[in-house]
Amino acid sequence: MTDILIVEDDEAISNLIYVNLKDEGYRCTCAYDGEQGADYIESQNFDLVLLDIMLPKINGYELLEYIKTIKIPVIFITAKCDVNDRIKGLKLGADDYISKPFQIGELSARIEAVLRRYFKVENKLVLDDVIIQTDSRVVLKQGNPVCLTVKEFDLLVELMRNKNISLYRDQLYEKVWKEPFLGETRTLDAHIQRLRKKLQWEDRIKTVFRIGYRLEV
Amino acid sequence: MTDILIVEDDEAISNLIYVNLKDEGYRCTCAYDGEQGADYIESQNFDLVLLDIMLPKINGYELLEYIKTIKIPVIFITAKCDVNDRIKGLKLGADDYISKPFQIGELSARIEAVLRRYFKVENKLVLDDVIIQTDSRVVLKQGNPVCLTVKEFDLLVELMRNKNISLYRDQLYEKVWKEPFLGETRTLDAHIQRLRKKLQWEDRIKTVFRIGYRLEV
DNA sequence: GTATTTTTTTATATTATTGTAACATAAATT
DNA sequence: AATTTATGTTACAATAATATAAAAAAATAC
Repeated sequence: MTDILIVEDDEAISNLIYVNLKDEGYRCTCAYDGEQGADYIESQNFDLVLLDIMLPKINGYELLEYIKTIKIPVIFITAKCDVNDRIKGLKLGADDYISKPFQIGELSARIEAVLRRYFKVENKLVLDDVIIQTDSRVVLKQGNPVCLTVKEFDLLVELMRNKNISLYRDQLYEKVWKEPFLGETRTLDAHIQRLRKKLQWEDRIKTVFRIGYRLEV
Repeated sequence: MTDILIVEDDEAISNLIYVNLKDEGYRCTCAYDGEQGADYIESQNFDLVLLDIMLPKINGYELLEYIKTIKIPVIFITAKCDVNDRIKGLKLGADDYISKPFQIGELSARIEAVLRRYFKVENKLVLDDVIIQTDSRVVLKQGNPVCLTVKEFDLLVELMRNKNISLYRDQLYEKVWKEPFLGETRTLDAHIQRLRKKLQWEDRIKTVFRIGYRLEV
């Protein structure tokens, strides 16, 4: 769940954003001045801050400086159409800006873009002679395509994104199968075996006894 | 993928351009002085250069002269509104100019225009003995015309433009049919079969089970 | 208005994936 | 060493997904 902090003193705008982003599946918190915004940021982890410039108590620029020290992406909301304002914001480290009045659609597009940029999912995964293109779902071993099924592919990506990390059986299963792990079947094992065989990774994919599996580099 | 080099010393502006162009699907590189710009140009192929005039080390005019020798289109970015400056730039071979401050929308419109002028969209698609002329909608196999219907042709072009990429069933359908994919019919399958048959591409056009199709090279 | 071509749909066949059962093996515990 | 618990392995069946052919519908040409 993505947490967004909305720092905006105009209640109408704040509400509008809140309602719309909530509908799109974000969890939102509203702060109505800079001080309150700072308080929230200290007490809770957010994934993104929407920040108005003109704010009571602490203004947007000041708050921005503080936020950037803790590395949360920020989208500036500015009423001013002046290019200088935008530049000032970007100079201070904002990741994007949007000018009032704006379309909600535009805002959510920018939010998505910034989040993608920040927590950017790596598209190309490589480990010795195996290359994975996550977008085109192609797996190459020594340059030759390897034919993986959907489940095998998803499982492989999950392992590759967590090289050298022991993944718990249940968590791994739930991530790939997107359903609760009941743990009385050999489904996960079977898929691990198939992966090992197809990639000849019998000793790359380690079993961590009583825990799960680990892709060892 | 279109590569754009941004040569601009003001980091805020550079970032602003970078972020926006990236969102529009361009791959961007930033250089912060003329020398760095020249280095990049030497080491990598770009499709377009955005070039500020006032630059440290090597100024824009000098760099422009160098760029024009290797025939990359250039759009000048100038802070000065002076007509003489623009004329000087255009005389030296710039393809367009834009004055600061500018709207991002204006910049991207100019970029598109210049690129259109320079590289008209790829008209000829080739894969082993099959040649496609997208403008005349002619398909040749071993030099002999193959008779494709509209839908077949559009589908083929879509596959050819995405060689080696697994295209999702729904996305592929929506791109070619330009309507939402409801997924209860075998329309797409039927067309894939006819394409396979007509081009004898039974094993070129791969089925990616539970995903879609891929034209494998 | 009829003929022809193209496209979509329907019905059925075929195929691929995936989960599971059943048993084997390995590791930990007693 | 025996027992318990966890994972490996294999084959197979259920299911879901795709292929195929032929009919129906829609679009276009005559």
